[in-house]
Amino acid sequence: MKVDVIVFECREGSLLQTEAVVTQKKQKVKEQFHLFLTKKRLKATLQRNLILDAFVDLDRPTHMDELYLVLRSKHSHIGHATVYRALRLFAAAGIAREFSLGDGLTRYELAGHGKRHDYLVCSDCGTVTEFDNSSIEQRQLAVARSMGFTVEALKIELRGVCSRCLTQSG
Amino acid sequence: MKVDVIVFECREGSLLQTEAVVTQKKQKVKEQFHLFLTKKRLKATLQRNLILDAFVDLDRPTHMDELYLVLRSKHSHIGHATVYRALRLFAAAGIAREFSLGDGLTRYELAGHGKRHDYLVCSDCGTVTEFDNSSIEQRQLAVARSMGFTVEALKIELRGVCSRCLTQSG
DNA sequence: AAATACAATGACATCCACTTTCATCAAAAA
DNA sequence: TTTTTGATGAAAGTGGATGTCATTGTATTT
Ligand SMILES: [Mn+2]
Ligand SMILES: [Mn+2]
Ligand SMILES: [Zn+2]
Ligand SMILES: [Zn+2]
Repeated sequence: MKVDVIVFECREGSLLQTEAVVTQKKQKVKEQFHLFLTKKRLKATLQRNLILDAFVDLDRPTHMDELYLVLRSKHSHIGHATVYRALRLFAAAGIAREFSLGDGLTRYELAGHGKRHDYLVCSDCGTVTEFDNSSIEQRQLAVARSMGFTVEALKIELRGVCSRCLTQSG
Repeated sequence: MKVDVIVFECREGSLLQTEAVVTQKKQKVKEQFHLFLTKKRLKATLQRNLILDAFVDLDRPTHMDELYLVLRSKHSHIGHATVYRALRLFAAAGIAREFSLGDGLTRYELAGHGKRHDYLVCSDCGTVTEFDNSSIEQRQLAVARSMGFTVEALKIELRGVCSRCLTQSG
């Protein structure tokens, strides 16, 4: 059987992004957040700005503890409850998306790339990388439809060893 | 671009299984478990047998609390710690596979169907249905390879509304 | 600028799924 | 049957996440 397929559309995150693009994206996200704060009569605090900076600067899926460590190392006294609350707030503001992998941690990533979320999770170093391949989605939807299932969100989670860990151990 | 693909291979779990097949599978699993117990010098207790029966009878991905409720309604007097321990033991014995969906619960399913695990999760009733489509795997592996990632396990998680919930609400 | 209103912070307590502890029980061995 | 040793279950503990509340900080009003 032969069918039309779309050539893989992979993106490798920050590797393909220029300094200028990153700075611009960061500025846009911060504007969106402050617009949200104003609209909801919430307050722009030092902590929220620091946490948002750390989150956007990292530029990959992360979780509370990772941000907490970054923040404590560079700046000073931020409570962990504040980081938890800030991340939930980012999700409420629509600038972050909350998701989960098998471990007990609640993860967040910058939002705004649709209902399809495809992750490569390194079982060695734990790093989460996103990829994007729209041709797989068609198959997923077809299978679901054949079972009478109406799909709202699609997630792929591939576990293995990332290129960095492969070269280090081999 | 044209490529070879394999026609969808969907299975709908127990719907396609006869009474005899189910009974035979159950017997095989119980034998495998008792072989494991003997080999490891562990003990075959009433509780472990009851929990294994409930697990195999249910014949779909489940978690501790669901089994606990079934067991308490029919037999009573089983501790929840015992159910947790039994499920971990089933996984150690190779008759169950432990996995996780976004909620905080640790889930288990009968093992022995490879490293690819594809789930339909109903956001309405919470029911988890498995499907199996090998053609998607090729794409996943190709994407991973293009990013220098060595895949060990593949998981697809589609959230939406199952056919039962669709007909009930529509 | 100062006062006022009220959201945010952070130390601490609580929640929840899950695990561990330990006195007691029971399955397998002797 | 007696002994050995793993299993059970009630209760305590664990860890990530959230709630509480006195205090602090932000933004608005005067
Ligand atoms: Mn995503
Ligand atoms: Mn599976
Ligand atoms: Zn790695
Ligand atoms: Zn449903």
